[in-house]
Amino acid sequence: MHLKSHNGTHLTGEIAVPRTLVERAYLGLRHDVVCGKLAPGERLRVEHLKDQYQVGAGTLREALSLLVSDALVTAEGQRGFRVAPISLADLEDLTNTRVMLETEALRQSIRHGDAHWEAALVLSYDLLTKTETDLAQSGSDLWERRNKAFHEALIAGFDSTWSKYLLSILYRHAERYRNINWRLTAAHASGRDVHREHEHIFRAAIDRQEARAALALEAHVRLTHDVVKRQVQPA
Amino acid sequence: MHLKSHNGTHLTGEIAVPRTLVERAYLGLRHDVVCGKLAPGERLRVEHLKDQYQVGAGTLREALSLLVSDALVTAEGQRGFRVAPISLADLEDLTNTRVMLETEALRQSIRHGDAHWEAALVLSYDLLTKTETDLAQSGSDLWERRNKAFHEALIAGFDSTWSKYLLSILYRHAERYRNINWRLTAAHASGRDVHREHEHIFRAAIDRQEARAALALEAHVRLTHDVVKRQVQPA
DNA sequence: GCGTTGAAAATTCTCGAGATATTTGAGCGT
DNA sequence: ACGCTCAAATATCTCGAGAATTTTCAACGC
Repeated sequence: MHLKSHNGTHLTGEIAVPRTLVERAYLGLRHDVVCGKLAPGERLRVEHLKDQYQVGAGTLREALSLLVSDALVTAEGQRGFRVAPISLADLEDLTNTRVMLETEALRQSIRHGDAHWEAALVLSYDLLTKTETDLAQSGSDLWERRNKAFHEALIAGFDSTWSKYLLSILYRHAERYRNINWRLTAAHASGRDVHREHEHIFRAAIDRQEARAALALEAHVRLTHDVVKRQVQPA
Repeated sequence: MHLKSHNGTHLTGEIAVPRTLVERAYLGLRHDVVCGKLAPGERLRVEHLKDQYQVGAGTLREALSLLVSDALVTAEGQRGFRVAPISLADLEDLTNTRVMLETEALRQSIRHGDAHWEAALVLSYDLLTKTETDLAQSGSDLWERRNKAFHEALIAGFDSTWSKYLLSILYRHAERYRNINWRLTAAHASGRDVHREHEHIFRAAIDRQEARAALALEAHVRLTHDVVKRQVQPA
């Protein structure tokens, strides 16, 4: 019996370690789209990018195709690929849809989560808290990864592969909106205390208060949209 | 000003008319997976399929990559592509997730739908009804297309591109479960009256009764799962 | 008989070049 | 100055062949 890691990409989209050039290019492109290095609406010329990512044209096209159904890249007929555009309306829609799915997932998770779920949640919360206090290594994307891990740990008690798959897509887009353009003024400059928001969600979840946890999560998710909206359309 | 149709594939996944061989192969493969011609779990050997669909190897790989994020095909490291597996647990999860999203979309649609939405809904309902009575052309997939059109018309009043995009993915999988294997005994052999179910949803929607319409839709969506479950695990 | 080894076969993965389509912009006429 | 035409340039789309990996299976030893 082989003990191979069995990358298991079915309905997760997550690739643990890239085994092919296509996967490496896919991860690289996705990262650059999410972090904003590749700007929304920007054309993705295969002939240019194949040198940047050091792969052949066909390989790069395949990686781009993987990103199309993630809705991070659009493909149009005979006119090549583009980074998916952004808009306030899209962010609003994204936020609403995510709230709908994620709050329900959290309620279910609280209802059915066992001791193991609770322990993992505490762990991910502590790791995130530690990262938030240590502002030293804020340069890396360590906080982003632990924030994602915390959100995943919240709904880990809900046994729904489909919900988690759809949420992983939505979360990635929300991540992109956080990183784009208005990042400078977004987070703490707007008087927002992200850590306190996380703390509220965390406490309510541990206390098994479904409704309160769901409301705290909803407020948390919606705040990103509100901050951006205030940026674009000052009251 | 050009009046080109502008295929607009962003967040819809729908390709009106295939403009490239990749798109044609993608549509062909997707159809064959959904209708069950390509069985769940079956290996998709590029060398074999490129002759079947009359395209080059690279082109076919690209089409398969587009299907991966639709979760209709899985790709594993250095071991090729496979048709996504099926299971009763997956169908149950799929059904629950779809109910959550689609009932909420229907409630919003009823709340905000205007006269144009109502007219389009009536039209799609009449077309579907007509197709259901004319059993002559049941051989084609005309009913499938009109059933899909009816479900889309129901939620067309809800202005959420993301919800519709996610639902289109879920609907396609539900469609596959309907077509696979147990199709012989599924629909009318189980004493199920699909037309009556549609009628209930339709009437409640036109009467603007959100809660009743949502419940009817939930019952409708869940019945496919229940029928299959009874097939697999007879009470 | 059973598990291991190792080479052959099959398949995936990758690349570069040619065919097809779109975009550009210079030239021309009004 | 404006708009149209058309050819050059640019980029996409497609294919077939070669390199790398996995799978198969026959031969061998215990």
